[in-house]
Amino acid sequence: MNNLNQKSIELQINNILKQNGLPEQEFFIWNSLPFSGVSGTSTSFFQYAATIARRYKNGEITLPSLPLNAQDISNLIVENLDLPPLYSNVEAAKGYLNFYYSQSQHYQQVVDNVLNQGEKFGWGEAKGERILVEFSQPNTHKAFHVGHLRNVVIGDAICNILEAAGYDVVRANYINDTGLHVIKWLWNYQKRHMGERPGEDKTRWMGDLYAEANHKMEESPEAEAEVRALFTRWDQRDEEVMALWRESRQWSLEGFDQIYELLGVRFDHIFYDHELEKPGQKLVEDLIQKGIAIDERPEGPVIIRLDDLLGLNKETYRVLVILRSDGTSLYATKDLPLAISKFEKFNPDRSVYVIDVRQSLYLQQIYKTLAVMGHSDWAERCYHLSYEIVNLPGNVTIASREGTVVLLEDLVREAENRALDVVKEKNPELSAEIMQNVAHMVALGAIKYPMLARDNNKIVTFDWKSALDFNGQAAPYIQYAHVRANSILRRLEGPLPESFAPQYSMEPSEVQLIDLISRLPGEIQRAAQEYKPLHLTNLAYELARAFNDFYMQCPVLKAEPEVSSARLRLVAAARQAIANVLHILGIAAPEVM
RNA sequence: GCCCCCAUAGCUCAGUGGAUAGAGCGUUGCCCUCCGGAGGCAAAAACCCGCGUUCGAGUCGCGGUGGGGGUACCA
Repeated sequence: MNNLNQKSIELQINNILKQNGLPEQEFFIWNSLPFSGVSGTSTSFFQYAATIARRYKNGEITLPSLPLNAQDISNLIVENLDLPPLYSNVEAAKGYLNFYYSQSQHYQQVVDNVLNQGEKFGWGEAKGERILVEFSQPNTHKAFHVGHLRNVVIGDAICNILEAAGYDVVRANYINDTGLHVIKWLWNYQKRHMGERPGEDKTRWMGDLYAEANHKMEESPEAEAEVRALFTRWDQRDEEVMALWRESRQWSLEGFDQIYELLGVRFDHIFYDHELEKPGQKLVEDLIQKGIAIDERPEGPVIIRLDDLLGLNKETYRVLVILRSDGTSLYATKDLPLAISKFEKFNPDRSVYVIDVRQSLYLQQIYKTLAVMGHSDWAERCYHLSYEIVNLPGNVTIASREGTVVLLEDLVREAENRALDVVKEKNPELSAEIMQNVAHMVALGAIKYPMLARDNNKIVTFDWKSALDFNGQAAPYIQYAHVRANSILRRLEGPLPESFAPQYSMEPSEVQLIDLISRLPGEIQRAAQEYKPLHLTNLAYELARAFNDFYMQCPVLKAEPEVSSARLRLVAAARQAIANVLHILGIAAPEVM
């Protein structure tokens, strides 16, 4: 919408330049005006002026009259420009051309657009491109802690963002239900817990037994041999081991379902480790046959010397181990068939891996191996969406082996208790059921927001105090703005006023709010392009702040009829924009709180 | 050794090569006869160092310093 107006201005500017014997500007960069309380669009003339000056100096052009600086050229434009109706004013200041919107036109354009599009306001046109996003990747037989949470929260938000931006998204999970960690768990269960079953909180119990397994292994020297032996029985599909594996695996899967439901996350397809183990081992044989992999068994493992294969002298991709010397499988054994399977099943234009930064080299090795195998087209479509880990205060790494974990269940329970206390205090007349509901929405928002509101490559430090602090720059603040907007609209009797162009002079806080609402579609595209939910947490917070400011300064229901009608529509648009951006971030927008 | 990431206010973080570097927490002082105070207003307070590229650098490049991570049979 604004692009059309900008294009028409660009045309005019170039016409004026041409008429004055000046070269045309090839491209324009438009930005929002950086002044608060006004809205408009602005383009810099420094770039252009500098180019002109350089070409003049080089004798490429002759200038019609001298001296001619950025300010002179800007003035020339301002004097000769025929402003489109959306704008009320244009000025040349400090090398910029600033176009101010006509408040009433801009208001109407933005607000009507939001209210017409409703829940789809901000959504982009379908791009006809499919993106598969793999995220979460939990290990069965292990705990689920706040470190894992960041992956799920980022992955889910990225899927929503890509969808909103216009992509066709496949949400994929990859559950690691085999491997050494599982065998350790089975070993411990057989030795110490045979016949026991998990309670209500299945994942915690599985994690406790896993941590215990690690401790016991450190204590007893014969344990490692026993675990090895068990792994071999597993590999030979020993029926007793398999039966126990199937049962215990199911406990973990049910626990994960509880967690995903709690978080409001869904998947379109789940890949399982065990389905890929045998194909992986077969693929390894294949790679040995083709001379890509080197079989060092039994003394060593099966490896791929990537740098040698690629003819690189400097160590870059190093060596990838794809099978243990005893023939049992590694991550890489299964990640290769997994990568292939994704393309065969879904043929995505992009295959995204949401995995923490520590696996960067490993993933580059996997992608390169795909290329070496002759699938360079697939390799090029793979993308590692890397993010930094969640640490505990003092830069302590969360480790499920050590048991230095903050479990998701504990975090959610604490946050819900805290939120419930606040709801009871703030809004005692709500029913118990609604209170519980609100507490849940607030708690989860508060937990998710900090995981999204810092850049992907920044370490998040988890501490209880700030996790349970609902004040300030946090999800509850944004949710509260939504509730306030909602409570105004609830008092409205009858339908929302019809669209119109208000003639009163708007307050700066109104103009600011309109401006921020209008940015949502662009920020969704940017967040999708850069894989950064951060852009949307920023906008969500700014929207909430602008709304609270507006709420403070501008009476809605008690204002003059024209003003009141205009503000009611603006409140409805703000509520919609806040709800939409929260929804994309995977955070609920409560009606009351 | 080689590779990657980080460094902005006391703390936690924003900051499309562009106009006066913004928030939250904490500190200090204010604002409910007013649509919900989980709110608002105000004050003090910052770009690790050096050299470059550029009309213009917190942002880009190179070199330091400090911290974190990765680097053949963990995941």
